[in-house]
Amino acid sequence: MARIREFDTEAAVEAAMWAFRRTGFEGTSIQDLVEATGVGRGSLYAAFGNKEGLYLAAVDRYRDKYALPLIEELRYGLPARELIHGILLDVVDEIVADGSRHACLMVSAAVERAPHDPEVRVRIRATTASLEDAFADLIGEQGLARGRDPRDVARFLMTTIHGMRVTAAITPDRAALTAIAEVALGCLA
Amino acid sequence: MARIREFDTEAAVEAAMWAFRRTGFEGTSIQDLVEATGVGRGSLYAAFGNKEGLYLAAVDRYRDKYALPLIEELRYGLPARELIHGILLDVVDEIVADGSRHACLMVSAAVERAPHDPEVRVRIRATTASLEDAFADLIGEQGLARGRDPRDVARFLMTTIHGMRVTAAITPDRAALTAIAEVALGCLA
DNA sequence: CTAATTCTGTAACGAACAGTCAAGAAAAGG
DNA sequence: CCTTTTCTTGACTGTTCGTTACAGAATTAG
Repeated sequence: MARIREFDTEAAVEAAMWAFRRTGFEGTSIQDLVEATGVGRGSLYAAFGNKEGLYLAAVDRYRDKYALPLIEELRYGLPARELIHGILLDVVDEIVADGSRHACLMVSAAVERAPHDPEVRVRIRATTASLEDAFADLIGEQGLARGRDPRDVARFLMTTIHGMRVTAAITPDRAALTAIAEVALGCLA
Repeated sequence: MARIREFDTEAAVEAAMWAFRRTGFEGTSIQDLVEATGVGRGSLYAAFGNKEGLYLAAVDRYRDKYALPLIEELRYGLPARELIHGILLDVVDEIVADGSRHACLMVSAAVERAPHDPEVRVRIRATTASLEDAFADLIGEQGLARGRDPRDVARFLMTTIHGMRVTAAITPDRAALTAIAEVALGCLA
């Protein structure tokens, strides 16, 4: 019935995601996004409404790509302590492999945008809550909470992961991050 | 010999500090800073050179006002476990009392500016390292490390504090933050 | 008082900002 | 073929950005 869209929406959001992660919401201009995605200004506005719309799409994509698989992994992995250990080390790997000092988009969005944008806030909150649920279920089922509320331990783990992202923005050192993960794991039974 | 400066430099930096904490580096315009400090554009540039100069002054002030006293407290407080417990709860108090969802300037600077500005990086790194030193000394002296390297435990504590700031940006809930602090404290002997 | 110096306030700079719009190009229905 | 619909392109909007320049006010030295 009409002309088909030339650019790949997914690919554009992916590119925008990296741009926002690198320079934040305020620090990324529409021109930057045009260059990063290879999509014209007009098309960008037609597809996403405005800068915030594209940002929200990027945050959603980050959730789908990184958080949801993690939740799945937590749901079916049974040796819980080893699983959580592996997840923390994976975070370290990801940070070190990436090389750039930029925090993940979740942390960046939480710090920069969540206080100002309710849409961002509700998304970050939902993703964090889902991850906490997954951690809490696993910890509760296998009695790793040492008498504490599994939800509190789950929150603690999420805080540790967030904190490691911040620490990595300052010094992305593998040994230090690994040691931090090991100490945190000591809080589990 | 010449006209004396009319505005209070300290007060101006203090005001700029709050502005930067609220809206970040990129999100705070010179006009915002003029309004926040009550100092004219020209005077601001004469005193601090440019936007980055004022930002660095704000980061320095944050360090002097919040990090240095903490380091002093760690140096002379002997019941280490209770001291650290109190410090973590103080962080919670500060976050909750503040009410605003904004992360502290250290975390904000680490996430937003440290990857792009070497001057910011070196400052945040130095402050974090000093705090780690203070924690590590205390933990080492009093054998709270449970056989681990006291430095690793200190790094872990810093990461926990950073993480709590991020968590607070999403949900500044006293009960949740307190519980997180308690779990983290479980890593000490 | 005058001269020298340094601050303050404001106007102005070019560049970059987010967002709009109209005209052309491409696809599908008839 | 032509019409209709939608996407793309690029120029353009007015505004705001960080920074500079300059005139005038305030202070001190001589």
